[in-house]
Amino acid sequence: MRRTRFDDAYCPIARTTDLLADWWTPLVLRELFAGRRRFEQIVEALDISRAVLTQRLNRLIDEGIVEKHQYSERPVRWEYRFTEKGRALWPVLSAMWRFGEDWMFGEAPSVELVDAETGAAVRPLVIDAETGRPMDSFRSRVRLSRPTPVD
Amino acid sequence: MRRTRFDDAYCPIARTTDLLADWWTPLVLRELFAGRRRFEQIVEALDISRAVLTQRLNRLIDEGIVEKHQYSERPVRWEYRFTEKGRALWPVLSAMWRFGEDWMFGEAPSVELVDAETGAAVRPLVIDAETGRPMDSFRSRVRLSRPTPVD
DNA sequence: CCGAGTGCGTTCTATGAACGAACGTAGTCA
DNA sequence: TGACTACGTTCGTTCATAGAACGCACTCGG
Repeated sequence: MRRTRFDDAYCPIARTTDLLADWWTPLVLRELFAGRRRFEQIVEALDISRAVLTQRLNRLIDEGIVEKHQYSERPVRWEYRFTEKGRALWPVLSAMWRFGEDWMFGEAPSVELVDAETGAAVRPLVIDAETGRPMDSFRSRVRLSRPTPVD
Repeated sequence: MRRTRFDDAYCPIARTTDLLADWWTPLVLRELFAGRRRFEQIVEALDISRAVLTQRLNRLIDEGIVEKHQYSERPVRWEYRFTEKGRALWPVLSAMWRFGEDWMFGEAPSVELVDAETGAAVRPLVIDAETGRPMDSFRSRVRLSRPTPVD
């Protein structure tokens, strides 16, 4: 069966899930954030099936996350660049990085987040912009304002 | 073919992806964060296949995200509660909520994040804990310190 | 004591999706 | 001319998902 789509749900978490909570997509985004913009670079870095990468990139294009940009006339060559919307996913990937770093490792991970200029380590933290307090599942919660399931 | 596993990757994003970037898992977590702790409640709220919910909850138990807690002797009844590690996923879900809210909606979403006590709206923001600056894909980036692909 | 209801899964079948390898294509370079 | 590069597409096998039906232990009302 085809999987259930969440892209029309009335919940931001559901729509974001529909977009990036599938196999490979977050890692494709990681590669793009790491500066790899070409198809073959990503295939090589991730050891991903070309068919799957094609499908994922097309999905990201359809959603307005990346766009195809021609960087060579002859031969015709394209690279994939983030749109503004795509760059807005960086905080989400960052939060995933932080969780993984804090809870999924004993040893030190080999993928780090660093300041682009100084090279200093960066530690993502999710706060409430109103109060400045770190997000805490005891202090904040999901409220469903419509009775709709999923949505 | 079975899908490629990322749980032994040396990248925090990859390990977190392995954990929650699959179909349904983020929505199951959303329901748990919204206060639904029982199997039947989640089935009803999400309209999810029982088989899939069973598989997802068992995975979350194996990973130490939730634990099964008996709340009734006769009849034997269980509910699913977050561990400390599970509550640490709240910032990740929050960041997903914020992205969805900012970029995936024209109208207002029906799922909101509120302060548990005051009921005031909460706006998650991902910052660098060192500098206090919002995470920005121009100012920070992924650095791969080992040559390993994926990992 | 019987039959319906509840809560929580398991089993079953079909249909998709993912994987990996091979193939195609358009151009470059020696 | 033949090898190589960068990007995909096609194909067959295997796995996951959806949805419905079934199972089971217990409770409750009559």
